[in-house]
Amino acid sequence: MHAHSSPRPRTGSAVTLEMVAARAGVGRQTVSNAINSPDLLRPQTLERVRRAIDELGYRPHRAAQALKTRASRLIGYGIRSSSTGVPTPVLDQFLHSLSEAADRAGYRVVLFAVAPEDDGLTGYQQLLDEHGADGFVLSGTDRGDRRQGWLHERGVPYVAFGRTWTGRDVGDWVDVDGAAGTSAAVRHLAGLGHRRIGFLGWPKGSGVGDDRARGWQGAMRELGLSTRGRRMESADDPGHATEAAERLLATGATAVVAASDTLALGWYQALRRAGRTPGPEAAVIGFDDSPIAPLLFPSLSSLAQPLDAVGRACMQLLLERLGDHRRPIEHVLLEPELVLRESA
Amino acid sequence: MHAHSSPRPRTGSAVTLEMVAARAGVGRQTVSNAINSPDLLRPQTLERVRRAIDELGYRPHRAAQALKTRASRLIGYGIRSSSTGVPTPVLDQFLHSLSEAADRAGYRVVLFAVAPEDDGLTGYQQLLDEHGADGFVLSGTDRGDRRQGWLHERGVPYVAFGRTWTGRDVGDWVDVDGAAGTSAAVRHLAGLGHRRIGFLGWPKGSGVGDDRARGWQGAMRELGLSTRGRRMESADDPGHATEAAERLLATGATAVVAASDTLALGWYQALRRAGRTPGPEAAVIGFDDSPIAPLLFPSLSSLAQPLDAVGRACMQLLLERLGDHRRPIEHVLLEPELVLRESA
DNA sequence: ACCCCGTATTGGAACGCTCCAAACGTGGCG
DNA sequence: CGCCACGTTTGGAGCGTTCCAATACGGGGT
Repeated sequence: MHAHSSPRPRTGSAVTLEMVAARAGVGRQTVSNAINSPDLLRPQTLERVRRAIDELGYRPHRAAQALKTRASRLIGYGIRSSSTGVPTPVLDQFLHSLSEAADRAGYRVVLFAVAPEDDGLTGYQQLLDEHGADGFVLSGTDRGDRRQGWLHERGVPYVAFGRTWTGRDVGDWVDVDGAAGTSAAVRHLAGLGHRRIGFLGWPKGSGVGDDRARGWQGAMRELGLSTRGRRMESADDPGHATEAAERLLATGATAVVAASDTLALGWYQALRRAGRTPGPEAAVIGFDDSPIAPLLFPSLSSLAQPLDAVGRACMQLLLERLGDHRRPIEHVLLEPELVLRESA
Repeated sequence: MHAHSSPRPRTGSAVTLEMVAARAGVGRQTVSNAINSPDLLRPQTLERVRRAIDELGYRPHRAAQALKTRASRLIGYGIRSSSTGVPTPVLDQFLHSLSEAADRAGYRVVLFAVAPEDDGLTGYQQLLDEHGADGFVLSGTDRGDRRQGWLHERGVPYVAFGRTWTGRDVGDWVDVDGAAGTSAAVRHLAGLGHRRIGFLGWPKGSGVGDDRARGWQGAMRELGLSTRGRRMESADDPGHATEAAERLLATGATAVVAASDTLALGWYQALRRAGRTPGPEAAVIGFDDSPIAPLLFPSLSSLAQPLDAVGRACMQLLLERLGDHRRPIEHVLLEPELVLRESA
């Protein structure tokens, strides 16, 4: 006998523990236990409570939980202004995988804007005070970044996407192994028969850039190839990159590994000026696999950062630390993937 | 006489209303009023309470507020998986400006992952139930999008970035005026002396694409220029775009407005095959001003979506609706900015 | 001097949840 | 037969805030 009343869970209403308890004919706390410590209940009771929960479409109210337990199940992410020139690393995919991993664990990612001039510490403070954020995910961590130390002092769990390159790391991080990437690129080019493989990088001093240069250099050495005069530096813009690429071309390089897709574009342009075009005779592999890579003529081979995996790993590390504040610091280094297209 | 105790606000601690009240020598509620209805207090009392708040670094605990007032000051944003081919529109800048605007108003943006197959309605439901989200920001709204209707039925405030193109709009939205953009592009090209200005667009049927086509057509008509045979359609990938561009070139077009930067790239490639290069004789203006635009040779003029303004407008509309659920539906249409570079 | 009223301020109660200590069987054991 | 122990279940208390009704305080009118 189907009643007229809708069988599906009532939506949007505020179903409370008490209502579920009444429906299941048990006490308030029993329902709470059914959710948080099911093993405390007699199987029969558990079943009854579970049915009531489903029928009413009950979902615990996080604010009430947070108030009592002092755990908000909120993870903060300070989103920097990208209008300061350099666009933040391909943020959306990272944020998506971060969110997804968080959701699966019953957490949520909360954004807050961080002004570029400000260290953004006040933003972190605010989220901590007002929402009682359980932890933070950082990205775009520089050498001089004060955030790590600040959070560490206060015993706030966090995980960084990116190393600090300061040697002494005070917290967990996940990063992409740039050296492994450029190293793989060199080996691939060598396998194609190239011997004079150059490197187009940023000026020394940036952790990320130096790391990528190191991978190139290491692989060249292992293969017994000379690196002398094969490394050129340039700021990350097409103009400078073109000049640097021309210098590299002048040394007789037949292939190049670039620290970024933008720099790789310099190689394209240098070749064009010389009436040539990227390909088997003048190969190039970029870094980051930005959206432009497949659009170029010829399309650009590039090292893709495994942003999905990075997001998942960040969240996993963070959740583990939330579970145990004094577990040993952990690092995760993920290898970029060499996406082969026409340019190499 | 400076005591040894630090003068700066204690950080990370849990300062409560009660503590502030004790410090200021007033009742609990008076402190609450000092924050929420300052005009109720005697100026002198207000001043005293304010000092206490500053000294202790007090910040209201949102979870407690939410529990009592049923307003979480949380705005949900369902972030879709971008791995489904089409990358979501330049998300990071939008999210940043959204966050910033929200923060300024005392709100925060909460992310949740939306699986591509799923309509993501469960995600919205969850955030509503568990966190009592006050409203939502949607983006990537399609014609068949069920989210608007779903939210509307439940009386949940929301604002969409993007029109539904279904004629009957049930809620607020903010969008970029594609027609105004392409129209401005045409006028600019005409000002440069071009008469045979083509349009490189997507197949008819997509709201966004048709809108951009309409702008081109309208401006052409106003200028007394013929559009016959000047409109070519292509999927949004370089291969197809090149073919379409070649057809356009064959009609004798000297300039083209493209519905996307990817399509504009087709023009580059078509010219290259003909041994030519974009410029005064073969101008092109793209759409979206993607990061590739300044990197191309020659650099690509393009219509930039004012994402900062869009984010701000979204939040403003949403906040206004939060303030008054039954205010009339409002739409905001923002003009893209023509960013001129070498290609036109 | 007294009462009344508006302004300023106050503490109890409640939001929905979990911690805690206590209550409730129920069966084994002395 | 009574008592204790253990496995389950229960309601009170309180997290920090705001709503609400009540109180305290003055100052004017009578």
